[in-house]
Amino acid sequence: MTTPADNTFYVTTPIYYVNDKPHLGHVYTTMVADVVARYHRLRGDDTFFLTGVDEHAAKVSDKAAEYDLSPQEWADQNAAAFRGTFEKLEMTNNDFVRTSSQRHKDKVTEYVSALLKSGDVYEGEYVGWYDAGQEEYVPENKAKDNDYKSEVNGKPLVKKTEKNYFFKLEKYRDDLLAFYAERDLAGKGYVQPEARKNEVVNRIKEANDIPISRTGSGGWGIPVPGDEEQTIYVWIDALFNYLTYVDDDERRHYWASGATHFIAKDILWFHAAIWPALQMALSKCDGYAWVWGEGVQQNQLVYSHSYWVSESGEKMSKSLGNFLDPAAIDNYVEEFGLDALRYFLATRGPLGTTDSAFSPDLFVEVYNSDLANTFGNSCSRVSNMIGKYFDAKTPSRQDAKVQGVTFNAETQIQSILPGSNSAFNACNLAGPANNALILVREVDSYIEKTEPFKLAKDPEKIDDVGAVLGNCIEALRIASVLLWPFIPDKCEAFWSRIGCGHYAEQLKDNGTGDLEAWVKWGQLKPGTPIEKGEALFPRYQVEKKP
RNA sequence: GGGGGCGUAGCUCAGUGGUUAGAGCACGGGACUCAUAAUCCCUUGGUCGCAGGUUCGAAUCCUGCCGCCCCUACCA
Repeated sequence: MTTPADNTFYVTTPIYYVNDKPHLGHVYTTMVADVVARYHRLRGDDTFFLTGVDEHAAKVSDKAAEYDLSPQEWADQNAAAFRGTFEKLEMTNNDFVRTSSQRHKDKVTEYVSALLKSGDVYEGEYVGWYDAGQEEYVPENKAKDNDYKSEVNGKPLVKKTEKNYFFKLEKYRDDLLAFYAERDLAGKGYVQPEARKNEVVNRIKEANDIPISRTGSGGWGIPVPGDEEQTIYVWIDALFNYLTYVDDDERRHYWASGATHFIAKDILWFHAAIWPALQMALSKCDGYAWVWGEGVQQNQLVYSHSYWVSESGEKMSKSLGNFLDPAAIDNYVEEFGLDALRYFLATRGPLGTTDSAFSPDLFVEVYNSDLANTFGNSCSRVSNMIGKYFDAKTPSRQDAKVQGVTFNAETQIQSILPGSNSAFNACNLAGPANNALILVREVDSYIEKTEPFKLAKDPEKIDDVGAVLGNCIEALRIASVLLWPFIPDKCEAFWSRIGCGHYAEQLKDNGTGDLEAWVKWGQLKPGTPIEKGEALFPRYQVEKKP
């Protein structure tokens, strides 16, 4: 597990379909990317985090027509909704993709022109089952399931032939398989988690050329260069967003470092096969060799997470009415705070190959045990004792061993950091968060063993009390640094209370921190004022059910 | 139909060939009072979906079955 050698980090989310309303699925992927982006900024990496919306599809212009709006007006409205949601959730994306932007359209046109010239995109014929009523093609299996009749109006489907532009995916089978093998050999699979890879590899072996243009988009979309009748298929248009928004002199180094693409499992094929093949093809065109450079080949990866499902295990969907919509998400933020939502989603979410149930009970349980009772409470009790016994100033600390008890946290920290680093590189978020909590639990355990609140009653032992509390506040400071990617607002509040406001100052506006220096033992200077303040995470009282 | 994945304590999950399978939460007992009725210590709890096989040894590898899920050319 290597990090980009040049300390540059580029992370993306899919661009979200603009006809949708932002829901838990969108929020989850974006939040995961945000936690990872924040971690990289914290450790000082030059980080670029990209999210946005996909606007080009015939259904977008159809929907716009329903509301008597132009496609652009409709897209503007919904793009604003996504942007607003992400801003409210304090996502730290460095830019926001809109595929209807001139920048994107110009670049995609350039890329496709180059591909046309190279011969990897050619004119061909697409044959498929066409539903005239719906004006769309029906996949073979679906057509068969419905006895080759329209699912909607029951009329027979028509075998229709259409002129389309095709991408020579088949030609790249071997290159893709070789690429996968190389990455496996290097110990950093292109597709993660590992379990997702096999299905892709098998499918690549049988991959055929794919149509990358459509007709009948009603002028909404990016025309195929030199053939205004045809529109570039939205998926191809969309994939290129990862490139179009960093294809300039200031940002190209992000691309070169190899992107980390967070996606949900349903869109794996596009990212795992079509996307790298497009990059390979484009890199053979004049002036585009950098698109498939060494850093890209070594570090670009696709992380495919699973779904949030309802408590009973069903897929969340509008039709089932178990959908966590923007209002429901707002309610959680209102009740528990944004950090609580971030923490829960990041540490209990479906990052692996299994779906996770979104359970309100579990949410409360995790909030109370991890955030209120552990981190929040420990901060309170330590700063309270410092306030009581040391006039709210950091006591000076002499020794790790007080009253015959050795404080383990100091040595633990040295082992936690490398573990957390490799966990983040493997896109494991639960591990690093838990590591920080282990540190906090160690503080609580240490307090029980040394009983500073008892020692404080004997004036002769005040130095020992100082040593104990000095150890505690220092360990909590380090824990808060480790927790910042997950619960940034509360950590920043804590920092301002313990004289570490400069951390927040440095990280503000997507600035970078210095993780390694900040987690070194002994940064808090004796005499620094400590403020107890309100509870960081007030315990949530569960109503007792009869 | 084809391809792939998942199934570990009541709950959420670690654990991919090697000593008596782990953590957090929940439950039970005890301690403490600095703290958000918070904390700490100890205990309880699993035929690792089921059945075979490979191996000195399997939750871990192979086969079959059961359950759930993903993909299989146009809604990211």
